Amino acid sequence: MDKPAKLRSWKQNPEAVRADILRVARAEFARTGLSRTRIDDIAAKTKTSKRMVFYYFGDKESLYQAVLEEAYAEVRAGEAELDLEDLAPDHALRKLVEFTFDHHRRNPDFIRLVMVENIHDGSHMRNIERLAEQNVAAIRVLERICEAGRASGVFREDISPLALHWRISAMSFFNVSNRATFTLNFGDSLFDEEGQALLREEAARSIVLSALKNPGCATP
Amino acid sequence: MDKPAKLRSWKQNPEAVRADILRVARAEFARTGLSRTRIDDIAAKTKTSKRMVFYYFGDKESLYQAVLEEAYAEVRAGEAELDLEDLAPDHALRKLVEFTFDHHRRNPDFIRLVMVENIHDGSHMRNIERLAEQNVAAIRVLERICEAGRASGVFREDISPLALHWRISAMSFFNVSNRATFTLNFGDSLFDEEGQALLREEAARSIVLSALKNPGCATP
DNA sequence: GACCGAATTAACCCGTTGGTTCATTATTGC
DNA sequence: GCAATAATGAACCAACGGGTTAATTCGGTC
Repeated sequence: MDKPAKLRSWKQNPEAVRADILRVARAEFARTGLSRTRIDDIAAKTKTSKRMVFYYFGDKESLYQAVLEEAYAEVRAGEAELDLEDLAPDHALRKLVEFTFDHHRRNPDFIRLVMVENIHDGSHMRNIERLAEQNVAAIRVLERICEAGRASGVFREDISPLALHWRISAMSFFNVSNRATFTLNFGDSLFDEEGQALLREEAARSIVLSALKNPGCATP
Repeated sequence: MDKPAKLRSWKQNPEAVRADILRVARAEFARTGLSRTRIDDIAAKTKTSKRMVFYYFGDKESLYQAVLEEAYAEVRAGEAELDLEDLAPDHALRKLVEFTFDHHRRNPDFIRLVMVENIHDGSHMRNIERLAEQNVAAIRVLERICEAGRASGVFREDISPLALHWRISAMSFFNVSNRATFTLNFGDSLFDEEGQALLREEAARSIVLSALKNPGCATP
């Protein structure tokens, strides 16, 4: 069994160095994308040197991929903490939308990494292992909600969990990803606390409404 | 008065050269972003030379900005062609969503330029003149629809045209911008013709529903 | 047909930056 | 304590790529 990293040495501490590099690299890649990010800049903000970056991660692309992978796992783990088990389907759906909206806002670096990755046509994400299985879990949650909603006669029969997820993601993601251009085009009134509360509420409301069989009855 | 460019010369033709560079540059910048795009690559795909790119546009960033500006104007002009004047408010809104959804799909290069620009925090867009006034027009359309909808008692009183626009944009934009990562995470079933038709329909339906005062009455 | 400025070409420059070399120090297993 | 190995530091390198220099051609004008 390994000793805890902290006790191994007061000077050499590979895991900590690795984690330190990853932490800095994530911030930098999120800030300036893959090609504009300089390894020298990353190294400078690290407790260690440029030499070590290559020593631990091989090359720039591998470092970027490690960052992407770690960020993905971390964010997905955060999502798993949401508990909707004992809520009525419409309330569960609403809570899921609100949580997703907030969760995206809380993780702008992750959003930016995904933006960068989309510019690259997902070419680095392609190599990440166990991606599909991680994401199936996200859909499972919605499937259960939809199932319960249909069973109780509240939701439409032809509702698609994947399409629902797509819409929830679209609004939550866009809210963070396109803030810059949206603000330049239309002002920043939607991005103060009041504006964000409005968008969050409208997003939740429209998603729940669209899932209901008889939208007039409930009061979402 | 200028002679038509075509007749001026068989060899020298500045306007055409300029337009040629812009055309190629737009495709390249959209494909690989600002920093990964090589001026040499642009030049190679042009009828002219690298030197000419700098001759006409000064430097790389100015070229990128010219591309962004032209693409923006072009896309906004395309939007202006939509005519919703003599439709009932709910039908007008539905048609607007469907049009926006299709319009984004038809202009993936523009979407990618906006993605790139958001990665850059909109720093190049900031210098584009007459941006605000161009975009106010987009909101005006929605404002008129909302106004008519409220007047006829079909729409909610507290509806926000800007928040509505935000949601329409979110779905239309995300559908193109995040296709790569969404596909890797959840498969491509939403991106064939059938899947896209579903998303388009659900987007329109949920937007219209959310605008209605009494969602149960109409059949959106 | 000489002249001018705009348009064009080929060759070059040089700072930036991802990645390396080589030597040195710390740690671990025996 | 002693090899073997892992971790680190300083200086270095080569190519990539944005931008330039300087010399040339073209088209219109008087």
